[in-house]
Amino acid sequence: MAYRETDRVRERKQATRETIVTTALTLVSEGGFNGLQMAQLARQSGVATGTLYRYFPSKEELCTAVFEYATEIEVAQVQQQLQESQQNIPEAIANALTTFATRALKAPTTAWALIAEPVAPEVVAARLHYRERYAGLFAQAIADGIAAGSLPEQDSNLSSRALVGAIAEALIGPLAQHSSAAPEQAIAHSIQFCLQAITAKPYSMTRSSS
Amino acid sequence: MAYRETDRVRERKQATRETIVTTALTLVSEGGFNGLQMAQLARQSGVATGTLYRYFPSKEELCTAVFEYATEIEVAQVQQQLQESQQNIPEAIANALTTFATRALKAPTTAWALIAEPVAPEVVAARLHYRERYAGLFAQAIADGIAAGSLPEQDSNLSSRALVGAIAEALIGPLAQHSSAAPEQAIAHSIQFCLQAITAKPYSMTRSSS
DNA sequence: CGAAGAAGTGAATCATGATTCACTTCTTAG
DNA sequence: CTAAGAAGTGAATCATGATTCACTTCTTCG
Repeated sequence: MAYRETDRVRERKQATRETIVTTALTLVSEGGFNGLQMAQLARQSGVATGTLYRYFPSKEELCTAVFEYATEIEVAQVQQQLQESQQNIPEAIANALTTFATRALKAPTTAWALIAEPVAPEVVAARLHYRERYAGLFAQAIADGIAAGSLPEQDSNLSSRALVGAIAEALIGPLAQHSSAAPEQAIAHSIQFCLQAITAKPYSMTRSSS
Repeated sequence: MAYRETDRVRERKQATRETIVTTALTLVSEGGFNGLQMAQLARQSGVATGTLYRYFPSKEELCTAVFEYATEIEVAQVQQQLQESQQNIPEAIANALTTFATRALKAPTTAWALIAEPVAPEVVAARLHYRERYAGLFAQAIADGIAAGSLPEQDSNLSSRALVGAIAEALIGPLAQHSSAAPEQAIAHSIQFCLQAITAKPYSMTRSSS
């Protein structure tokens, strides 16, 4: 034999792979996973379409890789915010939500792609994993808050989901469209909304009907 | 001339058009607008593909019609709930949210398609209109509640959006996936979450950081 | 160098699915 | 009943975009 993969080559391939993934993420942030086209991705990545297939067996697997990459970034951001201000749980949650919302606002299509775009089964599986991690992060914070006495008794898992959901979806309207007023204000309001929800005493209905 | 459209024909065409739209909605509820295929739709509607084009100039316009049709149904449901129990605004909102959530739970893909699926520009325009109506409905209810003294002072428009968003998105997780526990419980919790948010006194942070 | 073994290329091929259109089958009114 | 005017049909055509592959260009190492 006369050829054996060397470090230099390994690094170059690694770099190419990263270029492909990050470029793909840029495209996803414009048109979602369904809008991602292999030819365009290849062009913008500076490689030939065939090369994409040297790195990923199919578009589906490429999408999964992009999904996981983007996901790691988002989760890390939120996790970092939650770890700061451990002393004041509500504040920590507020900061994490702000981070989450701000990032979503800046890249609404990306947020949507990660959260709800209908994609191939394989990618959905990755999303499931991602949501679990996310929910877990907030659930832990809420549980800590309850233990520390800074939050009232509640189902931390359900509140956690509602929290993320409230912020995520509540933002879609204000930004995706006419984005007339200041999105900043919308964020602040949504967070206020969430804090009230998790810090308030349960609301009891006078009477209920189905 | 020897042919002039008569009532009988007009009615039949009307019926066919409705069949196409309702059938299309069924398909959308399975795979979203992107999953809608003209050939399949024609087959299930009992007409030829060419016929679809006698009724709609393009798939895009067909989708818009489907969107508006589905939208009317959803808005009407929520509106009805809000009009009952005018006396007790929080309860009315809770009921409306329950309706919204329950329906979304039963048809998650439809809900997603109406709310966030990336679709053609024309359809997006219809969605914008729809969201406005929706938000307006809740905003009015909240404003009424403030006026009646049953809700504290707040920006009814922003709360309205957060409300719908919290329910809509918070539900996606629990149902789209492992749907382990009772989705009923998730709904109840989310609504409780929302009621606390709009009925509670604003939460004030000890100190804030960016 | 030179051969072996990859990695890279991009035009050609395939698959999918929207749209068209020449033709057939009603409907209507005289 | 018949001609005019639609409505309905579905195979053929087009457009789009993923995937393949025969070929070219590195890389490595004896």
